[in-house]
Amino acid sequence: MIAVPTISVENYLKAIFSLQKDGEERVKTKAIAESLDVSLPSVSGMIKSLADDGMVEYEPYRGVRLTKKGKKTALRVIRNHRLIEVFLVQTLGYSWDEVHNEAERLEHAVSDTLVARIEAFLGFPRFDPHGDPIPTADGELHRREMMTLGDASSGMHLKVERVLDQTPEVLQYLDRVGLRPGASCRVVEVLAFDGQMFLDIDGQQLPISATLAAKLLVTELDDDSERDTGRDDVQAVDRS
Amino acid sequence: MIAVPTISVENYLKAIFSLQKDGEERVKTKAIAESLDVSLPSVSGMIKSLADDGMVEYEPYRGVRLTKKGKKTALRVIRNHRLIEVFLVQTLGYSWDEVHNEAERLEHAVSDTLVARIEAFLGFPRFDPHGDPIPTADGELHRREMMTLGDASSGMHLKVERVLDQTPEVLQYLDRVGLRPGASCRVVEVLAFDGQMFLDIDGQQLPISATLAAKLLVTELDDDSERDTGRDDVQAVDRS
DNA sequence: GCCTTTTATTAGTCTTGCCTAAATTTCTGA
DNA sequence: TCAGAAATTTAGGCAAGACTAATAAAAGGC
Repeated sequence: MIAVPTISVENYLKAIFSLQKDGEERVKTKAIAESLDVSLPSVSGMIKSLADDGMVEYEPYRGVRLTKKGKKTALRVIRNHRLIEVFLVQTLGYSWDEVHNEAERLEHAVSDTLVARIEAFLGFPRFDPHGDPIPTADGELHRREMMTLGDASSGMHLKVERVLDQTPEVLQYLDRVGLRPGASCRVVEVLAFDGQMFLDIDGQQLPISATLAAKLLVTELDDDSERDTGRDDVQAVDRS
Repeated sequence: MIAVPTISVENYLKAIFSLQKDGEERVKTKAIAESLDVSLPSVSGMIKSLADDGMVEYEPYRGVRLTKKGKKTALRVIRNHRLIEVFLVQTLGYSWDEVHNEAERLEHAVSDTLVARIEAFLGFPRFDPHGDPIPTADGELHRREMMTLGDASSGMHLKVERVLDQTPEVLQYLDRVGLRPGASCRVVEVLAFDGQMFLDIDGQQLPISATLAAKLLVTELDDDSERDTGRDDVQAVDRS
């Protein structure tokens, strides 16, 4: 009897994976509960069963860490999610603010075979519509160090690489003002007391709150030349 | 709180729908149990909860009948299933014996919006790869009267319209001998004592058991002319 | 028409995954 | 250091959907 992970289990593993911070060893129960909008006891209970299945290492009151097996499962689900998002945008004409919920359900229903065929059909994209990297079939996730827009300072010439937010309102706004992965901009000014920023994007002046700036990952461009950063396979959403 | 049907509920409704025979008023508990490979008490229990939800009319010991609401839900799931099958074959290059299990999981995970977009993307197909008709978004299922191959007699010139079997072995065999929806053949001989048939298909002589013949739905062709039966939108699987 | 077989239901249990309330451990700040 | 706050776990329930065993109803054979 090979036990296939349930939808619930897959969602817990996915949440734990994305809640891992670079510096921190373990993920807290509370963070998982908030991320999945379930109660703390629900998380405690699930953690125990994940530990029994060898998906996480768990020391009571100290948080959890994914095992190799748990990480592999989490990455499979994330891979499914991101490839489905690319498919929906690229093939079926979804806009990038519509795909998250759809992918959230489909990611648990697709077979490895189907995802591999979708991946080939799409030409092996490396990033999803939000700029998130797509794990490979054997669980490799290529991550690059990037700063947030909030960390940038006046005068910097930047390229938007990734958006760390899936809410339709935020995505629609970013799309409207042109801050999609692949877009470039320049920091005109940063207000020291509240982090409010002013960008120049395609000649337009644009105010950006510190909150929003924290959700945009960017890289610095050399002077005015647009360096190739290997992001040309990201297809911007065209809804003109 | 709007309650979305669970996967289990959707599968029960789908099973009940497909078990309805033309003549018979109600579907038997036993038939549902066998179809879904669950125990009889499981069916009894689920039937009660379906009746509470207004999905079926139920009189103990007499079987069930779908209500309008139940039928609508069943047709939505069947529509999802069949459009997904066409998509997998047409767009991703699946063969018709591979699609059933994949569609069986996806049918519960797709939104109405997604299915509508897939339908448009495929050019509004009317039949799935097995020749099964695809219900419309508003729950219309266009069904035509057809005979089974087993009911045909010697000399008849026939067109294969639909295959009532989803097992890979059967489908692979039918594909190999060319008995796909859209194919035409002639009945050479029928053995009275066991129903064994001999077909002429593209000049080849082919024996077909009565069991297999019962699974093929056919229409009669006038003489040697291939009449248009509106089935030209069925795309045969090409795996040469 | 009765008796056996088949079909269906009821009764009671199990597992999963959620909940609230209560108890416990850890953290934090004076 | 130690009290209160915050985080976590334990205890105990609930609902869905499956199961087996036992009971009841319907159908078929003589």
